[in-house]
Amino acid sequence: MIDLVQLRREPDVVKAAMARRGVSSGAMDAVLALDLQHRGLLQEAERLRAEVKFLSRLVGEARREKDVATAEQLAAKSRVVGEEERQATEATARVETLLRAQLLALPNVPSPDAPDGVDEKDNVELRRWWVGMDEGRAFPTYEPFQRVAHWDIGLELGILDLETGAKIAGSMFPLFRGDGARLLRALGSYALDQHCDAYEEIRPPSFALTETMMATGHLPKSADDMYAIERDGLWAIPTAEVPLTSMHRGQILDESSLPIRLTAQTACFRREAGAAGRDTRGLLRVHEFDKVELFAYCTPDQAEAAHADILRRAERLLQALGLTYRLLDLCCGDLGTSSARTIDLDVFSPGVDRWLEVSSVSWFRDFQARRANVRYRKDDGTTALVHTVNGSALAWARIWAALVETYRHADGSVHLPEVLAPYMGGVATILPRTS
RNA sequence: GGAGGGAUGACAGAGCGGCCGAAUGUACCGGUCUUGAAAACCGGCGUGGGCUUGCCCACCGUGGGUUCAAAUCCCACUCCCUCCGCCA
Repeated sequence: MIDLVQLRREPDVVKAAMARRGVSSGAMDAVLALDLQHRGLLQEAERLRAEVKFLSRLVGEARREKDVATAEQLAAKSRVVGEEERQATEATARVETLLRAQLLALPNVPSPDAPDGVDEKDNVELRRWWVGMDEGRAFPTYEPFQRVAHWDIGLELGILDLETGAKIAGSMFPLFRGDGARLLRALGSYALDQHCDAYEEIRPPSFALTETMMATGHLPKSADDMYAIERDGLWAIPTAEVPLTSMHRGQILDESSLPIRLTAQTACFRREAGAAGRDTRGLLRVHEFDKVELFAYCTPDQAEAAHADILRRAERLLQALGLTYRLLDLCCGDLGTSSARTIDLDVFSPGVDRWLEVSSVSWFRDFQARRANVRYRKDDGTTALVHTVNGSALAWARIWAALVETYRHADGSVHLPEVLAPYMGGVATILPRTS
């Protein structure tokens, strides 16, 4: 949620910034008009309520002095004022509901650093990395045997069974098996072990209440993108960001406890409504995938460093896995609802010959904290909203795809990166199944 | 799923229609005393909102209701504890 007080104070500044992400000033004018109306009604309602309280006190005093006539007279008057008060309060609540709904629908104000642009075509590539780049080696040329799509490799090696996944839960629910399943487990364990030096490991619930989804900004906007369990009022989480943001919801944190850094691996569920058809083969886009998330609650001063640390850790993992990747600075038009600034990491997957998004490292400023009401107490005793930052490190389904394609050899086997060896129980190469 | 008990400030815990944003204790902050500390004593000590910055309003698990007036009475729900049932 954006800062209403700021919008009130400097509407032109906020409108200009929001225009960069394609939000018309009309939406904000509507909010400002409702705000003005709301405050007018609120004053009236509070004035009436104060009067009721005052009269009620007098009723009590009259009763105590056994002055029944005066008490009755005052009570009657209070009844009349009370009726006015009830109507004024109802009117105030109606406007407040409208105001809040419009405010919740507004996306975050983009950071001045975020590049201009209207969609993904305008994202700015910051840099690329590949094995040997530092020694001056050119961008890799991939061999013909690496130009095989992961769904074919998966079938050939018996490590990815999309057909059976579809039989169980429908298409885009992958089923990994054998060393393929183990590889997935290895990736998650390796990453968590890398992060737990500075980030507390969390295993949160996979489902969340509506208010939890509101806190991150996934609701009300993205209801169609998520799985809902209506009977129980629950939503399947699309990312660990959801539960982690609500861990300290409604709390006032000690400044000395910040930054609070958390990491969690969870299943992530996405309906991907409207995405059927293109770009959905194999593991390119799936309804359920595992992902390790890095998250931090911090002061505004700490946010930049916290954001940079998450980005650094995601990059370090990609480098350790020896995968080619690029960094994209998302333009204002392509920014997620809640984000002020986002850097995407795309891994290059040679078999499908395309860049796959495997991480999104975002800085939300106080947008989520305002929704989730997470504050911290400063030295001078005052409170302020925290900043939240998070990023994936990493989303494993697509990493899995890029890995088996990148590390496929001429004989069809897949040689795994060294760092995974301790997690693969000695399996360094995945061979075609003979049995 | 069934029966019973509970939810009040950082914590413990009183209040059970009006003078209650809330006693008391602990913790915390400031002061007096002291060479210093402890003890003792004194003072302070929740969050948010509105505007005429001094006042007003809201919040005692959540939502509704009764009443001139609700932390207090009534209803529903949520969560926690105990017991039974079921179950990894």
